[in-house]
Amino acid sequence: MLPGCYRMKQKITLKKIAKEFNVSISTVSKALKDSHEISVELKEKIQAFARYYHYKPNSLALNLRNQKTKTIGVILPEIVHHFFTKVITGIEQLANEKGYNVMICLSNESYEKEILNLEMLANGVVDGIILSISKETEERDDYRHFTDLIRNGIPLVMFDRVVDKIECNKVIADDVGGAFLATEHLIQNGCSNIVLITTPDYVVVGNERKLGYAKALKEYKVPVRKELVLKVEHENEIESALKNLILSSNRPDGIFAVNEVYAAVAMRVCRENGLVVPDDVEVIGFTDGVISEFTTPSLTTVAQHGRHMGRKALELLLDEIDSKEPNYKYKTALIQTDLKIRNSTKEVQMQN
Amino acid sequence: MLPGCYRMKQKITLKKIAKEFNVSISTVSKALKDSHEISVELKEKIQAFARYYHYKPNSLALNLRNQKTKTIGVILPEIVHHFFTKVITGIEQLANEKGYNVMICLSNESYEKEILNLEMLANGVVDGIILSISKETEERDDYRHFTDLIRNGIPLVMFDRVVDKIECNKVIADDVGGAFLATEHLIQNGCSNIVLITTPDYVVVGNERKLGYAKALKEYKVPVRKELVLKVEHENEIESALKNLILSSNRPDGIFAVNEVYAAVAMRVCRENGLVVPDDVEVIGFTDGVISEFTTPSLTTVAQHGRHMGRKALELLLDEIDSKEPNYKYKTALIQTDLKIRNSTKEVQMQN
DNA sequence: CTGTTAGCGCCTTCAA
DNA sequence: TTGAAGGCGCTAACAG
Repeated sequence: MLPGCYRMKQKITLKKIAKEFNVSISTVSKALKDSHEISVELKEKIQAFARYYHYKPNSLALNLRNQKTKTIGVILPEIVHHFFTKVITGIEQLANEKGYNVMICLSNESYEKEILNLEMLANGVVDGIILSISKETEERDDYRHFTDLIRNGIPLVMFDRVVDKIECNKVIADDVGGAFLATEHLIQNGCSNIVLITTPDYVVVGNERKLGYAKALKEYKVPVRKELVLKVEHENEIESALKNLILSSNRPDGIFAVNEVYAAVAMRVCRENGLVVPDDVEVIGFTDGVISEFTTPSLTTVAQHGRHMGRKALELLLDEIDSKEPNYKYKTALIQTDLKIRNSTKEVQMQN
Repeated sequence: MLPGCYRMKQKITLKKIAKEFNVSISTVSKALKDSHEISVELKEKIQAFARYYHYKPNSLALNLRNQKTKTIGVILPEIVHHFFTKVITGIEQLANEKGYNVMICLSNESYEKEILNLEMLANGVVDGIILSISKETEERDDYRHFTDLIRNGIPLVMFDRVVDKIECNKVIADDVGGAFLATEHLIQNGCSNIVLITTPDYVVVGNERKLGYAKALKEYKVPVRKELVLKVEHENEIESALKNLILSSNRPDGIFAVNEVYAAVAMRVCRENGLVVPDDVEVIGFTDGVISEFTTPSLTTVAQHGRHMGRKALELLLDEIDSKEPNYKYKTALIQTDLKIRNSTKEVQMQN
């Protein structure tokens, strides 16, 4: 036998089966597909043999022949992030139901790496791509790699962080609506000095959430105070900024943060400065995260439904892949957000 | 031109280039590899042309020809878990440096799905596999799918949750050592009634951590009290069990939990029953998670260094893939764990 | 009913 | 210096 045979079972191919039965390769191929062109007798023998040796068509050969891989690529800015893992879970779930594999790449928020990932995947490796753009790309505002991809005929779905000017399927959370809900809740609980802790301007989702905040203030005729809007790049900038506000004459009685960590840090800063949450100041975060449940008090948040977003993204992608339409119409799915009330706001509805 | 051309750029192949220059495909192939067999003149023309049209060899064809894909598969029990995302980050990082792609599959802790994933990946899709086995597989204690895989010559590296009897490369955290450190720390801080909150027996890492706990007690001659060992399947079982202990005559003054959530819940239960952490009772968790930083007080934990584990796992895998050795020797890498002291234990060394 | 041929895209002898 | 042939594994159209 072949060398190394005791260490490794050779994979069985059509060719080998053909040799075994002294028939042609195509006969075997047909037999295994239970073609009516082949005699029942021969089919049964071949099928039994194949089953016995666990014959499986070689994926690589099929990929080449069919020019598709039944694999979809997912490019994420990072993965150590509860929201993204939820999205992946959603994608994976549906992919599984549909017989697709999932290939995950991380851009690490880098423009360069995003391009590299894209090029790698575009080279026949996947049938379509789902992605959330990196911060650096948002900042550079340069999206040629996406238009190139689309021009090459590779289906692309953007989620969460999307680009308006790119024409493709999109899935976004209702950021404006969620932020509105949160701010509204604070207002209805009696807050009138509501701090917004958000990201720098180039981060689109941060801006959307700011819009919702502003909309709620306006709708409820709460005076807008510019100094209450804190734009921070990193959570360690929150402490000093927030402390100033707390020590000011007109101290905040509500805080809405555009993500979970900002909110958790804000709560800590409040506590360290003698404020009790939610009695003196109420706090709401925006997230799909896990921290919120374990802070003290547990944090009221706007839930994003990441898993749902993932499923929807893949649904749109498969829709496009399967579509033979000459002029396919792109869609943008808006995923509802809603308030998950915990103990950092006064209207306590659940214990823990 | 071809139909649909304005919608999609045709991909350029060796064949097309060959036609363009009226030479053979193999000439083009060689020219692009800068072979000395081809005239400088022709090479330059072909190379310029290829560059202009962004020629990239088709991955699918290369995969088939080389019988390898430069892709490695990762099978995880779940992904909504900080530790696993850290591991992925580590794998992805090194993969990137080495020019490999990463394909991620989730077993969702299911034996069946683990097998499905394995079969899918084994079919030529990846050059090797990194995996952490599902709980269900641990429970069933059935590992034939792994031995089959190995017999088929597909390199496999197990990490974190590994199986002793399977011969392959492994990466494990020093669970015993970490648990020892944690327990030792509690003892040195003066605790003598130390609760262990752990998982059911079939979970290997839980057992390992229990071993470390027992070892520390023994070494420091702290009397072992069986009733202090709480085995829970789910965190919601912690409340009643722990409450009983707290209300008993000999109440706990230390808690070591084998994961982050158990520890966070334990702290909450303590607080709700009038105990102050760390004054009345000190708590340590085991994890690589993110919750610990945001609990009140922040949680002292045993850090697992997931990213390091991921890197190491891939390192071993590539080592095996590249190895031509007739009798390759499997290794087991032990990744150090260490104590990250926060505020749930008395010996406060950092603020926050 | 079975086999031959061609092709997916690339690479690697070997021959001219 | 160039090209032809064969093969990776599979499928499908077309012959016999």
